[in-house]
Amino acid sequence: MNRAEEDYLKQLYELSTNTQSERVKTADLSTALGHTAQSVNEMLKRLSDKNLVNYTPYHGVRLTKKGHQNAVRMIRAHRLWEVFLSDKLDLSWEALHEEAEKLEHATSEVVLDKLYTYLGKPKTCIHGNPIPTADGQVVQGATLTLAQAEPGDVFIVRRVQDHAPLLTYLQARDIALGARLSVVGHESLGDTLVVKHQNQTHRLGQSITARMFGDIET
Amino acid sequence: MNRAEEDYLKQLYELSTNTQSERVKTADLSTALGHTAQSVNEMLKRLSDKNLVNYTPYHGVRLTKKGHQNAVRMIRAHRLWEVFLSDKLDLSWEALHEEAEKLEHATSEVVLDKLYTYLGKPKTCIHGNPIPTADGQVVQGATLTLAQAEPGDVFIVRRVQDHAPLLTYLQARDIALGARLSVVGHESLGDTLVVKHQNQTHRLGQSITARMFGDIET
DNA sequence: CCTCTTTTTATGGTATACCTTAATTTTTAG
DNA sequence: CTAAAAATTAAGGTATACCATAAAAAGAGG
Ligand SMILES: [Mn+2]
Ligand SMILES: [Mn+2]
Ligand SMILES: [Mn+2]
Ligand SMILES: [Mn+2]
Repeated sequence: MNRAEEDYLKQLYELSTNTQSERVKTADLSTALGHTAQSVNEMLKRLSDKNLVNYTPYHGVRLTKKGHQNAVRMIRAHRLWEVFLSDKLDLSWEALHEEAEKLEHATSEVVLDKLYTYLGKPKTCIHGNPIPTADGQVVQGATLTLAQAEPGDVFIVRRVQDHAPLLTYLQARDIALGARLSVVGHESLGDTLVVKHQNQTHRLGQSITARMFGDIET
Repeated sequence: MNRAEEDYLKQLYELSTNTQSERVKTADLSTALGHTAQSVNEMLKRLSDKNLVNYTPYHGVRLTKKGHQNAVRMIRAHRLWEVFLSDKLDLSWEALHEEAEKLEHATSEVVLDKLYTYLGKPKTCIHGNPIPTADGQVVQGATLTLAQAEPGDVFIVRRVQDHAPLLTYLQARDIALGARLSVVGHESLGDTLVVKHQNQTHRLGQSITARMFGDIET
């Protein structure tokens, strides 16, 4: 396997986890990876030939057992490297993801296991996302999105998607894991959510609120 | 730059350092990388177009300033990762090299600098080879090879080339850095060097003795 | 059932990085 | 000076991984 294939599997896993559906639409993969539908189709056929995905034209793709295992391994590598880069090298929150994106493809099973032990068997990455165990178990993190919060709620940030622009955005506004956001209300016919955090008011769009997960304070 | 190009530059640097000559012969690159002369020629033309090497057909290749800088950066990355893998993850001596071979291509400048500090600014890798500084300075290691030692000499191993089969060979025979080898004599018309180490006699060929560097005990 | 939209396929193209076989050119050594 | 050896170039191929443009097929809604 190479970087392109590994990134496809990882992206497939993430899309099917995020949308909570087994089958992923080619168009969504296309958007997520930034490749044309044509390129995605070509790659899916190759992945299908290698028995990494189950591709039924017009009905979406699904990871096979083998594809799933590989996807989970990549995610494990990615998140472990993020922990290393943050805990040991003190790399900034937004830089982490891009670096891990490269390192994840250059890591053997042995190194991964040793790294896991060395880091103290962490359970989540720096963005709050669960680190799969060596045997592929993944603990489900928070599933409630900020987009689902209602005016009056206090939303506690538990995990955010590894999306570079999102990380930069949050970092700049001091919104980290554990942040308490008071939901003030909606604007722009519901497209925008207005929240307060540390005496600051933020207007957050769907591409932000749908990527942040947490709990409503009770 | 990508992995192929980076490996060419690194190999060029190593060949010109090992042979102590500016210009590297295409045939030697071909052997070192395990590619055909044709492929090497094609790549050298590409590297030349990118101003990374200075290639004069029939007269060898030389790294340009830009090529040299990149080569040294790769070597720095390689050796720092080796230190990390050994010191922090406790990876075995022979496994180090192969893992670092992958990681070196997935490391940004920032990570490299942080890693360097984190590891305590090491001066050499686990095989005794010098780690270039961030500004490209390389301290010259031992240059006397075991092949040059004479019967009666006691040779102290200071550094060995990062050559997977060599590392495996030495590891299996407990010959590590600092080992004291008593040179007993020559065999096979000088092709083989006979040495004693910890009550064991070893018959070492050119591909081993020319890759081990150290001092003669005085 | 039919149209519209989405998805897929068909073609042809690019760049990288390898390969083989066979000239051709240059160097080198006698 | 010349023949042999070494190095390079030529020509054609493979696989990967992307692209664009256009046609065809399938699904979805009314
Ligand atoms: Mn990646
Ligand atoms: Mn993360
Ligand atoms: Mn390498
Ligand atoms: Mn080394």
